[in-house]
Amino acid sequence: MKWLRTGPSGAGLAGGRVCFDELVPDRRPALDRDVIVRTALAVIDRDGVAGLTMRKFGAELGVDPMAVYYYLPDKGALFDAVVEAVHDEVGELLVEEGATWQSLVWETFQRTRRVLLRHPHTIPLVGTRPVLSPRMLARADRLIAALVEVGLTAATALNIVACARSYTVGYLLVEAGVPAGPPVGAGVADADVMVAYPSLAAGMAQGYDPDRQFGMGLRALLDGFPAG
Amino acid sequence: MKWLRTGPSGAGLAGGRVCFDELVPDRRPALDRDVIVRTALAVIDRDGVAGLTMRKFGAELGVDPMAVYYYLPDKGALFDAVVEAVHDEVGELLVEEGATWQSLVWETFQRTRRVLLRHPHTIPLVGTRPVLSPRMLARADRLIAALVEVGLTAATALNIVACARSYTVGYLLVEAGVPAGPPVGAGVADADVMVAYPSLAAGMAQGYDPDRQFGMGLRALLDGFPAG
DNA sequence: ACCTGAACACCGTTCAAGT
DNA sequence: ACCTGAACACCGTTCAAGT
Repeated sequence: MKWLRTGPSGAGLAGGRVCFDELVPDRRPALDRDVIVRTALAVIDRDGVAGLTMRKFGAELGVDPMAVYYYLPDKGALFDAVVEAVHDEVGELLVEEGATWQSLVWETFQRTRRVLLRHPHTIPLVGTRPVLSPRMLARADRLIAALVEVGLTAATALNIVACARSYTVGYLLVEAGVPAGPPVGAGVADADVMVAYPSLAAGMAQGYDPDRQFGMGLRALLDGFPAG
Repeated sequence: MKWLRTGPSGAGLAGGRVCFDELVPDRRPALDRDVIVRTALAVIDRDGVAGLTMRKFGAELGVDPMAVYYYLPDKGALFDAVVEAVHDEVGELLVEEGATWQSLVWETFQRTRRVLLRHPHTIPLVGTRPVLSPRMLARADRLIAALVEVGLTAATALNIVACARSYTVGYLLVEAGVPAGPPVGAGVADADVMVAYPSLAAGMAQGYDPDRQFGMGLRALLDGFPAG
């Protein structure tokens, strides 16, 4: 399986800029949309989404907090850019000989999950901010095209991808979700759980293997789809 | 199909209270945990999650903003309580003659979706705040028990429920997700979309029916599960 | 073109006080 | 027991100004 990294990393940032102040012609911008976004991702990885405030973020960049607003309209746009950066990291599948639609969808979302688990704090953002940028749409378009190439109709392909994406994001949300606050009744000891919630306890007796469980659900989704 | 409303609504709030000030013995609290939570849900339904600030919320309740803190430790706890209230509204399935594990899981999450679509602004909350309160755990426990009754092992039941829940929440998130801000490249006309993203456009040509698509995915998940 | 700094209109929460 | 009010330590963003 080969993966293609899409997105801008590495591009941009070169080339001589025209500077308005002609007396100091080679002063360069301290900032850059790309470093802003990458730094934001790093901060979120470290401190969580709530840990990224525009003021602290400015300090992190070594710049006045308001400088960021020259490149992005507001905090929401920064979050959207971070989501897009994470999706760029997932990249794109290269179709190989013998690929089936099942193998393509399977690999796509297995990889999506693995990448998102490396950025767990971005998962609520990814689940919550559907970004419809040209790069995102183009990637979706090529995935659909690949699935059509191996035999699906475009409508079915879209259907399956939408469902598999929903499942993956939903699964990641609960997987990465730190149980919010200590709510009513937290701190129940394991032994107590067994008598209070016997069926739940019985179901968890074998332990919980998130990789396996995720795979079973994704497999079931593909096997059950009335497509092939 | 019969549904049981679980949760506290209707209980509480009666009974004579003991008042510390014995000279004015029948003064009653202006507030109540239950009215706080119900009001919060109503405000979120109307104004969205960001529209609920503790200060405006106090005004809505006709009370000093800080009064709420007597009943709940912080805003996060308020959100958790709202999530629980929504789950109470979903209620619980009564097992009928001839039920199969497929029919039970199907009905449970179809109903979950219908209820959450009546409170679309709470969906990010539900997806993002896994509440593990006794009521939630008890409901999960009884669902597992019901599935065991119709033939599943507890482990398989838990597995399937976890996957179906992930799928449902993930699906609702994109369904209710207002595309964040006008990101790069928004405002592309339909005709342009067709040439820029031909496969995507072909897939959407028949139109998009969220009910049908959700049902297909859930059905596939159930049909594909190696359980029966 | 790119960045700064002050200012505006908010936040959630602590804490001492009132009744 | 239940609620108030002032105060603290923050926010995101606008806008005029600097270079």
